[in-house]
Amino acid sequence: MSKGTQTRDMIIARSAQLFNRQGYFGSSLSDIMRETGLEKGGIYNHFGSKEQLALEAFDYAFSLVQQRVQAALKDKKNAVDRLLALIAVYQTLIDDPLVAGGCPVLNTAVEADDAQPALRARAQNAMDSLQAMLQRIITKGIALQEIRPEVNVEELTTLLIASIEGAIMLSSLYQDPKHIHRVSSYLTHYLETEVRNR
Amino acid sequence: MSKGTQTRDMIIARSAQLFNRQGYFGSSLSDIMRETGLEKGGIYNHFGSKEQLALEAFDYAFSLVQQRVQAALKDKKNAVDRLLALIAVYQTLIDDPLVAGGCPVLNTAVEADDAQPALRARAQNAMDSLQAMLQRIITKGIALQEIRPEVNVEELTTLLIASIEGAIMLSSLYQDPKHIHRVSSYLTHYLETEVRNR
Amino acid sequence: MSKGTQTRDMIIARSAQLFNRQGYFGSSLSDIMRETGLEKGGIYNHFGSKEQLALEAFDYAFSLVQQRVQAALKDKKNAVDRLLALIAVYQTLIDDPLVAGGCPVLNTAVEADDAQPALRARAQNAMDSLQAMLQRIITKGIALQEIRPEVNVEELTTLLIASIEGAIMLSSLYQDPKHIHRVSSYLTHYLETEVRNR
Amino acid sequence: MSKGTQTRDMIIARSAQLFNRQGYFGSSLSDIMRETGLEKGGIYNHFGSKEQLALEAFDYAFSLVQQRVQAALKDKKNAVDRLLALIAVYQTLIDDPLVAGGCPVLNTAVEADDAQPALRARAQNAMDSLQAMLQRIITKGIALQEIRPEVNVEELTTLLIASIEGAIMLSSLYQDPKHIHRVSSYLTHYLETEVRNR
DNA sequence: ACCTGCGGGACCGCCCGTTCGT
DNA sequence: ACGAACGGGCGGTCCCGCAGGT
Repeated sequence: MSKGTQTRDMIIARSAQLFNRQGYFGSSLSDIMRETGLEKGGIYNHFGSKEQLALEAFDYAFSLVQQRVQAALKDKKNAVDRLLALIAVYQTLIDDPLVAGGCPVLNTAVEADDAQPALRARAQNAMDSLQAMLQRIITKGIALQEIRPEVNVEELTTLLIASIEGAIMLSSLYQDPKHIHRVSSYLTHYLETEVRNR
Repeated sequence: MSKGTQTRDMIIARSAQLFNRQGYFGSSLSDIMRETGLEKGGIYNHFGSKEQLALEAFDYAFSLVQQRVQAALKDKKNAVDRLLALIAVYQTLIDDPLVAGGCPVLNTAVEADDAQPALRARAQNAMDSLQAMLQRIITKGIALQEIRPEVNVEELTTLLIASIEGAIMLSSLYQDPKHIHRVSSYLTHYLETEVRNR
Repeated sequence: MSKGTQTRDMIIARSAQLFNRQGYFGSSLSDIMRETGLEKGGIYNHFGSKEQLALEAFDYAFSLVQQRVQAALKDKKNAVDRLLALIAVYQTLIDDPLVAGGCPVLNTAVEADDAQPALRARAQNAMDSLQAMLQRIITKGIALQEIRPEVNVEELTTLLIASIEGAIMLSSLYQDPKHIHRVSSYLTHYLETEVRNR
Repeated sequence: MSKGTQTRDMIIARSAQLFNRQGYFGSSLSDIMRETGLEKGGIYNHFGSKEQLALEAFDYAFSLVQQRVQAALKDKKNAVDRLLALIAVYQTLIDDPLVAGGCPVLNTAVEADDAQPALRARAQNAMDSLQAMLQRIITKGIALQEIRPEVNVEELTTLLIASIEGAIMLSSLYQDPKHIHRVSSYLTHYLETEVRNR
């Protein structure tokens, strides 16, 4: 791996932390310079604009989450177990953060308004893939009779994502993991008693 | 009401819209000037800084939500009915927005990091009062045997807030109310079947 | 006249000198700040961009030349005398400069390439009005039999402008007025012997 | 010819086009990179600075003009015919450009102010050799009785250069060759009727 | 009492010309 | 000949104070 690529990756990794903590607007190039130890020219050798860097940093942050999810799902076969593992992963985003500042998708979704269409599209894509994964697990679980047939796939998908993301927001706001723990606890109980086919 | 107070209120109302749509960092004084039709001096007559204006604008935006909640709860006596009414109000934040841009508490909670302690404190206070209201309704509902005694007050409170705010985020991200509708539908069913005492 | 307008005019006057000496690209905002004694914010209160300032500065510089021309033509009735007066005025642009750096129209015409369409259009307009003035004088002179009927209006117009502007370029390049004096001398002799109707 | 020398010459040739079209300030190293297909390092291998490249590019551009002049004068013996040939060559700078963007000497003379002494000196040298050539032709023509003895050598030299350069400026400004054609037409007639000894 | 508009100055994102190790 | 890094300068915008006018 070349020196340049190493530097480039370092910039992305450090910036991703910054953007997730302070937001895209809230992070200046000076912040990025300080965090990376590079001068402006050194950064602009690798990225044509701050926005391009932001897009790549978001992709990187989301990919970190995805990797942790993949690892957690690897040895889980049962659909409900897979959902529980996914919930657990999101809980670790607070308890043992990959990227400080909460969930990158949530943060970006809230910050990216109509004036940041590229960033918003990135957040939508990330959310799309998250939703698709959940729907796949649930649908397959129904087919395999691991999940009760009367479960509404889309409603459950949305409930899981919404309640988890909302809980992450609460725990970030109060800097207290109890909110994500409570929601995790509720969802776990719900999945076991109302969703799992026994 | 004096001319000055009128102007001041107008600035707050217009800025609240701006801040909720574009965020605190994303809204410049020039934006506020354009939106209010005033010059910079005119704005700084009423507010010592952009931050002070932001704080008051947040309070205003949250008070609008609170008012709508109060109005919806006014003629509801039963605890579960009150919870359902509250859910319905938050649904209208998307369907019929008081302030464009989603939920001000959510937006502010996500944007306000450690570098914006004042704004963060405002968001926490708002969230505190929301939680307190829910806990009061639920606790009273249990006492009056409108709500089942085994319901965990804090868990239900957090679930309701988290799932609603998360759903608002989803609907804002996709500009599609279906997410808040799905969550609203789930929560309604849940409250009726698992929470309400029959 | 308000304070702001005074400042605005001062910026234009000082910038016009700068642009005429160093060109549009060659003059930075720092140069303008030094020359005007204002900070950037003070300058940008009056002009939305450096380009807008450049356009107004060019108009100002050209208007100074125009005024001197008008003053010189005021008491000249005969067409040839008017042409001679105009030549004399352009000679004074070197001997007693209104704006240091030669002829603003020449400078702008040479600097403004396809990438500066607005500036180029300004230079064309200025040149248009100069050509139109000359053609008017000559045409009227022919009609009044002050100028020989066989004179080719367009050719004489172009010759006068081209040779004067070219001579200004030479005198600027060498910082020596002899070139404009030589051309002035030639043109004077030519107008008296070949153009004036006797 | 070595690879390095080839590259070096290519850089000069491409840069000369660029500088003549956009000026020295108006052409950035990025422009030169794009035009040459080289990276910055590749350019700085051959030239110690942008200014040094500019000087060599100017010399190159002027040498192209000189070559065309030499070729046109080669088979002309009579002094007036030589002057006419020279006028024709400058006309072709517009009609059939060697280097897009007009006359390099004119462009450089106008752009190079006191802050660019080296470039200005180059332009002066070029103009010196042009003047010297004209004076040589005229003086020799007088001696050989091809040109009338009463012709003022310096005045004619300056007139020819000034009017031609001025006309090139006009034709460049309007992107219309008619101005150089008119002046060429005038000068031709003038040389035949007032200068040539019959 | 209220608002305007001017001016300040720090900072923004970005591009410049340059150097140097490979 | 490249490409990484530099560091300062670019044009431009930011938020803010203050004098002045109505």
